[in-house]
Amino acid sequence: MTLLSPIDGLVDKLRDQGFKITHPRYQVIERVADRDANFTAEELAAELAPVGRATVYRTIKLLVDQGLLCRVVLGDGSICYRSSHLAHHHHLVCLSCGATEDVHLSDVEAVIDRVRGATSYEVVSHRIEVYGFCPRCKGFQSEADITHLHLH
Amino acid sequence: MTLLSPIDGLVDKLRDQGFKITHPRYQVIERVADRDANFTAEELAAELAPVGRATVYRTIKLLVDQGLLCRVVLGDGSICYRSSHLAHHHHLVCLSCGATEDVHLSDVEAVIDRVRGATSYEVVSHRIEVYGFCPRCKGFQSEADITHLHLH
DNA sequence: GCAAGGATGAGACTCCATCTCAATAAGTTA
DNA sequence: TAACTTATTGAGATGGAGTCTCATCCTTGC
Repeated sequence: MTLLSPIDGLVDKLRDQGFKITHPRYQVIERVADRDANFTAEELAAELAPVGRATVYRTIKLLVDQGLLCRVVLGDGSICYRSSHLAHHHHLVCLSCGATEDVHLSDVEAVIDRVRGATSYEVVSHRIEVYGFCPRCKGFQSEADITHLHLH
Repeated sequence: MTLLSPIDGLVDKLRDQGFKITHPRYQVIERVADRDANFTAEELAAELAPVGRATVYRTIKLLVDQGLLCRVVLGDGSICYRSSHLAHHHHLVCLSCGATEDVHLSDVEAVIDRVRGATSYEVVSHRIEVYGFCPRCKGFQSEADITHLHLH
């Protein structure tokens, strides 16, 4: 609060874009900026209880649009968020507990470029989620959990 | 109906696994098997009107579990389905009209293998969606559409 | 055929997210 | 500092997607 925190950067960036920094908005940013685990919109709304749900959802969307948060698609298709470190990266997602980690797939760009050359689509982006079991969940998964994973 | 259609293979496969081939179930399979475009669960339920919504959803899940359909995550996070050709592949998704195409990213496996070696996770699967604009939508997208694409 | 048990379907329900709109507060200007 | 403009808020309604319940029905194996 006294010295420059990473939050200040975000706040300034938003203000520069003409967004007002209201109390509720600030609270959301504060909660989200320093967080290393992922979280759902609903969790965040519950934590910030006095702040309206609609506002939490709106602010999350704002932060995603600004690239300060990124959406993660879990194995079951549900959505959660992670604070983004802005560099392009992808996610490693635990199928059991839902934990996430960032992963840098350095060679992927080359692969995507090859798609760009081979298709009539104008390729602008991509999303990659790598699924597995985190160190703590490894060894606990049942066969059944794995059999219906056709994440083509 | 008379000669062996691709549907028969699917039906047999399901029957072998102990699933009953009921009329509603057969209708869903029929509608889904020969389709080359993607579709949402709700669309399918509407088309097969007399078949109950719950049954359509249940059957879709069954077919996904069996690897006969695959889920596609569109740019906005919504879900649709495509008939799977069983070989592992990924999707090219139009951000404008939502059209999809299969794409085979042959080198991706090597990249994922590198993740496998570098992480403490037990990697079992991955999902890749490549986003862009299809030939028909190319040139129509506004800048605004592209600016909030942070699909890390 | 018949019996057994999986499958169906109408409708209620849950969950997530967005919308509405009157009230509020941030930032700006004087 | 006060007034003003306009974006933002929040309670609650609404929408959409998917699941659940449970009595009834139908496939399948015998």
